[in-house]
Amino acid sequence: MATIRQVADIAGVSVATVSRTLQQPERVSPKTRARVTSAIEQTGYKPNLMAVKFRSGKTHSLVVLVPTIANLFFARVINGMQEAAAERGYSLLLGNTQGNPELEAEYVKLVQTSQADGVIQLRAHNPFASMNADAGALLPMVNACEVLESTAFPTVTLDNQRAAKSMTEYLLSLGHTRIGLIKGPNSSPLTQERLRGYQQALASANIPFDDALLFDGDFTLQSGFDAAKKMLTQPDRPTALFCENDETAIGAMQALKQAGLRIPDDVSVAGFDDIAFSGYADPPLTTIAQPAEEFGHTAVSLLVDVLNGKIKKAPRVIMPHELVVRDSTGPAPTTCI
Amino acid sequence: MATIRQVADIAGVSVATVSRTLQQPERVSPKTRARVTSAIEQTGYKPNLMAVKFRSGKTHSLVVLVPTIANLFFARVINGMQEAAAERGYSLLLGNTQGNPELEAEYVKLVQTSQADGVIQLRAHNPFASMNADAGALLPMVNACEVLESTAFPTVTLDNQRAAKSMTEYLLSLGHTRIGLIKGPNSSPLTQERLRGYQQALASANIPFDDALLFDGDFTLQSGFDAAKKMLTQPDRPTALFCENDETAIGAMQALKQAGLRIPDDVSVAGFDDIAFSGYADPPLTTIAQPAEEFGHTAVSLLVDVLNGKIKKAPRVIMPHELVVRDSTGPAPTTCI
DNA sequence: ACTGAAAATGTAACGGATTACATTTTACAA
DNA sequence: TTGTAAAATGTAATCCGTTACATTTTCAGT
Repeated sequence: MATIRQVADIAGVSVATVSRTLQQPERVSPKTRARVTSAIEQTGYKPNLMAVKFRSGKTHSLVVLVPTIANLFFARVINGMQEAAAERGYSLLLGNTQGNPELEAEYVKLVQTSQADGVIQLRAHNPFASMNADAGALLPMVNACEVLESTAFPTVTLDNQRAAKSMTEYLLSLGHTRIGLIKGPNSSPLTQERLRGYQQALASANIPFDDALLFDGDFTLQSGFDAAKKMLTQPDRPTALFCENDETAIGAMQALKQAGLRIPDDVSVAGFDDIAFSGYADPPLTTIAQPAEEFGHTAVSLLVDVLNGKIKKAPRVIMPHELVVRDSTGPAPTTCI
Repeated sequence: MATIRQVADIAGVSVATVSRTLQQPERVSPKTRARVTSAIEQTGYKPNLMAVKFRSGKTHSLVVLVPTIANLFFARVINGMQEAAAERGYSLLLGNTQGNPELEAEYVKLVQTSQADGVIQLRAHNPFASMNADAGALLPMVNACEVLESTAFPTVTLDNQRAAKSMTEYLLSLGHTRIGLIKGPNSSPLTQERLRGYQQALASANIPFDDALLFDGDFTLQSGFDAAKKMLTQPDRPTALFCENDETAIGAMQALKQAGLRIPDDVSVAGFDDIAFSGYADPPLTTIAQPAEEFGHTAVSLLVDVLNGKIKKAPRVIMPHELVVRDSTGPAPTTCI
């Protein structure tokens, strides 16, 4: 690969002139500029951006910490980040953490070792275990999607509590009074927020909270399937099932259908996220739509602002959500089965 | 951030000693080593890896060109790459190309500008348009999943033709003679290979090929839905539908069910990829399973070998596939509807 | 205590691009 | 033609860690 020096030699100028031809062409006379340009073409010279980055101290790379990209909601968010990053001249370094704090720390180290400018966290598994207390405070990081109450970082999130509340209210409005909830992993703040929304809605409707209606899940299809199976073995089975994400809901529907139940006639099922598959589920899934790509855009935009020192206080951006009613929810059956 | 020189000053040694303490501790006396280590801790010194990479000329980053990560098969492949890359000390730079050759070229440029060591392409959209002819031949690149016959790059792929053939044979063995095929994008070599396998199986069974049975798709849920709708308007409708990926199949099933058809009683549907959702579709989808994570592992492993000069000839690794029979396929109906 | 080899440590060049500052060239006015 | 400011170009320092080579220290053997 040609270097700036070779180009300079061929053009018969100094390296400074070559650099200026590229950076501020108006500062170079047209004649020289032509010679340099020709030399650049001749050699196929491309500036070694490692050198540029090294010298400038800016890598223009952002680390994205994500538990797994085999999750369609995250995939959409990352697509959004990708777009926004590309627009701003940044690349994305993908850090699949599998929820493993050690791997997380490994990726955070990329920033500490000047290999990346900042970090975006998609799931706040345990953000503080992953970094030295001292470095933590200064780390250029934003939290997206899942947010610990305590973080001092800019965040972009949903009002998960309100969203879960409105879904629960919707189910209540259909006449359901026993509403099962399939949770996400308990370690996730998001799970707690959605649970709180669910409880709030029940409380407002004066329906006592029954924790026999709570089922553990981990946002996977399988866990939804398992949770629904478990639910079916219980006496006084719920007439509606609110799942904290769509994968879980789709897994649950499968288990319910296998058991011979009709959706929504016998049981209503609702999800959260509105992934593409939800519209093609059988029946199409009622869910909460989130602007996933926008999450990505906003997160990148916030982080870049932090990097450019445009942000003093850590803002908290709340993205809008929308209740998408499809066919998986319906009026509560008049007689309990 | 502390530099090696600051550490050296604090420890009262030269920068070389600090470097050696980190790289080859046995070459430094225990006493000095202790002083240096303490200075490192004191300052929280971490080597600036941009400097290291710049000097070594190795970035230990790999670019992954992927049309979209919102595709579960790709997501699994990328997860696999991630693992393999991490094991070998590499990071992944995600390049979402949206099938856009310009964006593709943009990412390939990362290698040409020494920001990445190599490229893995997941969809051979048009690999040669994206790079200068001269640079192309030397580019450290591997092709995964989709492969142009002509490439001179190491590849890891499936025998798509054989896989499609065996799926078609399986459908034939169920008594289907009119088998529809929902294709992927025509630009994709993979589409052609699978089509060829389909044709081959028909030919072996002495069934004339009818291109009214071919439907265009683009690997999305929506395109499967649309293709199936279109199919339904045709006279002499097929009794089986082979879709070139699972998303398409799931979309198609939705359209068929909406039209009142029962699967597999009225129409059999088969997919390709075996994404997680396929097992939870209604009915669970018959498909071809691919070792997605292994694709990722192998691709990274090949690329790293190329980078280390361990590979002379471009190998072509064929991964195994498996016919997964579930409930979406069954015997051909005796009377056509 | 002295020699010599081995061990420990230091010095400085290097990688490629940028840029402050220095120098040369150009162009125009007097 | 000369002087001068502006424009063009060049020189060399800089970013930070690595490492070949140079120098100093240590220590066993005598």
